[in-house]
Amino acid sequence: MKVTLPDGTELQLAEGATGGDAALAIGEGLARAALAIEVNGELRDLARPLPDGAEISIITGKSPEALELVRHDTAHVLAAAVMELYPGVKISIGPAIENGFYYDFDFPEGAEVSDADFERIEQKMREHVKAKEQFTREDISVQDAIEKFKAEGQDYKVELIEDLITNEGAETVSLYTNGPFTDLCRGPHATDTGKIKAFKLTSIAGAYWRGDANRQMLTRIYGTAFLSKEDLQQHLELIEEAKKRDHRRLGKQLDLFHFNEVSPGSPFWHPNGMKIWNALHELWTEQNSLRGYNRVKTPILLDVDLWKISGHWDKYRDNMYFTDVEERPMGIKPMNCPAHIQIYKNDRRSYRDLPIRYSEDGLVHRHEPSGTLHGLMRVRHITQDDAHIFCTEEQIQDEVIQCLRFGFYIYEIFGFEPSLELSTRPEQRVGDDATWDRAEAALENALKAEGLPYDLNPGDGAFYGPKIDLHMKDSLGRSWQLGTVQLDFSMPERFELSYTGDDNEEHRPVMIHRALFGSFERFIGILIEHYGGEFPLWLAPVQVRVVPVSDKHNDFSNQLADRLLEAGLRPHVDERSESVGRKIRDAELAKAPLMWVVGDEEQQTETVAPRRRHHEGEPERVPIADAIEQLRAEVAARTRAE
RNA sequence: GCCGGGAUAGCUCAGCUGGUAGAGCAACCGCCUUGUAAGCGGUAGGUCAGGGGUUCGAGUCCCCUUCCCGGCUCCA
Repeated sequence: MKVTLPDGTELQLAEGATGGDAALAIGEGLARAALAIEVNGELRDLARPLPDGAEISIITGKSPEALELVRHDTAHVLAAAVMELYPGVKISIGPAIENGFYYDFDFPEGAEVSDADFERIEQKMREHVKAKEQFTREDISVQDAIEKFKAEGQDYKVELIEDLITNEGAETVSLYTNGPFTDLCRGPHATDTGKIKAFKLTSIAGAYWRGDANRQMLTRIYGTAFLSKEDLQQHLELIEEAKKRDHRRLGKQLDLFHFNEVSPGSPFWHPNGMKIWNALHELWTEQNSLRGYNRVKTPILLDVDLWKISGHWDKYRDNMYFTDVEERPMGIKPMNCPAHIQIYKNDRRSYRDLPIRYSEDGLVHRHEPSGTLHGLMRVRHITQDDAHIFCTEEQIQDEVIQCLRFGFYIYEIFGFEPSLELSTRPEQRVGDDATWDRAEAALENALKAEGLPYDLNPGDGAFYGPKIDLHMKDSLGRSWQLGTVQLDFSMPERFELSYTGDDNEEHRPVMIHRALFGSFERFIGILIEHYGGEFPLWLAPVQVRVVPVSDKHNDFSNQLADRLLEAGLRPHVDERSESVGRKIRDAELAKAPLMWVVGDEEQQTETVAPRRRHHEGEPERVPIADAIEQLRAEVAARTRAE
């Protein structure tokens, strides 16, 4: 028989030859480096026989698939070690994931496992790696497999196999054995555990079986693995660096905000943080008015009946805050839409008025479960850059496109490259299927018309309509939803909204819910991590640190600061009786974008020598007026880079 | 909300198997008057998250509560 190599050459092999034989036939070095093989585009074990005429490609450590393969191998080694150390443990699943792998265990009663146990687990794992245990595959009938795992008390495996039978009509399943450990597994695996060159257990956490909060809570052990010790080391250092960008850490360090037990999940914004907020708010005001949005302001407390009409009472009352006002039950708004609807309904509307676009920096409160709070990213006190567009069905696509373009305009300012998700009808929803069909199609058409790549998220829409979300990742790779464009045929129905058409008949408008920052809180959180605290001039809390050479230059420095203030800039004068070196250092640590060191020379010549953040050596001197004008221009342009 | 871990001075952290709390930085007070990343000396600062228990004795051991961290579930 023969097979074809990636470069098109053909290779003659004996009947029944395996991937390993093929690798050896090409070269001894390759055979040693080989981890697995791609056969007609499918990743397989080296030990499996090749079909005649197959197109093959040997997978080595250099292949992009290698890491995933070895991480999956390591997950099996972890399970092997845990089964030896904790007799009676039940195993469930253990896949490779981005940056590593995990394995979920159900530990026996009384076995308390924490990261303190990692060392002995890793020790055990190292024994298996050192032993270079072969991964061997065996295909057996589902009946035999069920019997085997039942006998071993591995209930989770039994359930997995039963699901394979019902969902895929499986008749056989594959088992992989390395050393004393056998697992139900699709494969493929590398030849042996010796291919794992570097690994580390990283964390431990609870995880529901099958991701279902109503089912058993398992113990998930996370780890990572690499093909060399250097790669592992580099990865760990990268994580350490990323932690330094954490907005919670920088928020404290730069004195932007703090969190307080007196109101969990609600940031206390400090003056420095508010400078950023204000700069952002200015952008928001400016662009919303340029784009035909009209700003409104609505109450935070609204009659409970309103939330019953909107459907929020039914779906979210456990996550809402309520209070009584003179015995009248009121709800604190978790969304602004029913309030904006009141403004729409306060007058008769004509088709000539549409689209009507209301915007509000609306403060909403949601009782987010305690375990989900996360710095500025997930708060209970949320300031949305909210907007609601009331329009005709014909106007939908154009309005959605305009929202998306507006979003990309904003994100471009920060150099954000968001990923897009289209989320469709959830199980628990309002409105009929025909309406959902139209709504989903409208959003999809808008995305396609704009040529935007997106991921589909079936079932993840809002209860009143489908949505397009803009996501960004934080410094540790966690994805957060920022902007959102949501289509809603339901609220107009529930609140009986109407407009008079050109036919003099009453028609139902459509609503678009839209936020681009998402919330000021989360957006600033992402901003902090994106810039690592080194904000561009237009966002920096302090834009110019004025550093007097000695105390006798304090007056002149304050005069300069006044001129900066008058120009609408944010200066700070360091009046301490410290050395220049010290004041420069502290300005650097405060991540100020600019420093002006001023002494006799500046005072006499009416010049300054603006020193950029991280600048080395002495900077150029320019006339004061020019320096200020240049800063004003840079702020006005919202220049991104230094 | 669930599982696991944590909480010591303003900040970052040390405090062995229980014997009455410590460093660096910051702060404050002096001196120095400084030219592009840390000048020198001194002073003060803590119901060891809160509550209960074990013990002659608890920062340290046990229980409860709150908050935080890492995941999971959720996220209008």
